[in-house]
Amino acid sequence: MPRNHRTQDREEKRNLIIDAAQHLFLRAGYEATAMTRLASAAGIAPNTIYWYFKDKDDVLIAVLDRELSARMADYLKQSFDNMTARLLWVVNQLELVSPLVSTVHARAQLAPAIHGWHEQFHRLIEALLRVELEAAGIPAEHIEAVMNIWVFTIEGLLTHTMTASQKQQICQTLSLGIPQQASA
Amino acid sequence: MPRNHRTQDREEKRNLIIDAAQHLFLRAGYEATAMTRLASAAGIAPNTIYWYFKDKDDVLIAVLDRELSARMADYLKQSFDNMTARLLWVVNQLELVSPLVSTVHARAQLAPAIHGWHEQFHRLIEALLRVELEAAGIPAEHIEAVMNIWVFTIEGLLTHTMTASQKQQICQTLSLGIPQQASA
DNA sequence: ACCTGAACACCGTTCAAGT
DNA sequence: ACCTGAACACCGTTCAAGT
Repeated sequence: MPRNHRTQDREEKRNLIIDAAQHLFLRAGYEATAMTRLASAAGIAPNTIYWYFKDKDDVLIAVLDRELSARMADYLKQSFDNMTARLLWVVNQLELVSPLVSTVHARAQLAPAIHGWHEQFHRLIEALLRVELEAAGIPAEHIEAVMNIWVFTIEGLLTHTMTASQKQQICQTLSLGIPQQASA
Repeated sequence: MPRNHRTQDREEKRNLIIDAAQHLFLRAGYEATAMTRLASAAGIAPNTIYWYFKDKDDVLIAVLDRELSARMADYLKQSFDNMTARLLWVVNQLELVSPLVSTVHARAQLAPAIHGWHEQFHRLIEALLRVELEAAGIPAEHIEAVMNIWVFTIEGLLTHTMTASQKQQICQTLSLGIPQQASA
């Protein structure tokens, strides 16, 4: 039982650091958040962070992983009337962490750990999306391309400021399918 | 004439720094390129850069502006058979500077100057795209949303590694219009 | 095992001084 | 006007030392 108690404490303290990191990363930005700033927000010495995390990128991954788990749990509980509603829900959820999207893309070029997380994240999103697109009757030979367009559009909605009505319009257009070119 | 000669020299030297910066930003990345490294590549003292540029972001903007002008000049010279060909050409051109796309998105959150450049860039791309979509017969009420989807897809193609056939598929699907849902 | 004060190497930028 | 050597404030991370 002492073993168990110890790891429990450790997990709790680790979570406190992740709390502080998430708050600061979202308000001030990842790069703009100094490790000393994060440490003082968590009430510890700067170097203590390195007993819980490998480096700064490892803290970011912890924030991302925890948030992803929570959002995934929420997602699986929902039921949606149509694809537009489903898409809008996902975008609105992800919007809470939208500042981190660009951060992940930028750091994935330099940090292999972030690169790996980003790839795994895409595999997850694409698997979920593929199921829905198949169910919606998209022909097999188009699934791959359509799925990519959806993913890119979700990312675009997150990385660019859009009004609610713009988001609505875009999600709807994507769900209905882009009209054929000058044929009708 | 001395006046002219002087500004000519200045412009030339400034361009040499931009050359070095573009090379390093694309190979090593913006953040990973130290000002000292850039200075030594350009054969000057680190602080000399600051006589030609306000700060590091200002160097980035100079690289972006120069490359954008060159690509725009190329674009206007081209003629395309269809939208797929046009889209593929643009993506392939932009791919040469694709590492900078994520950099711009990330820094736009922190640096107002980069934010401004990014917005102006989007206005330009969207104006060009709008003309083509109108000519292709997309109904007016869908133009805005379709345009955003195209822009987001272009950005997605640049920020994620894709095979040539994936790119081809995606550009084609986007040009033909996304198939209706389970109706036919 | 857990935590720290002090230090390290590095960064973008500035400043006083030169021509 | 143009350029520099030296310094500044700051950064992520490490290390020796404590409990």
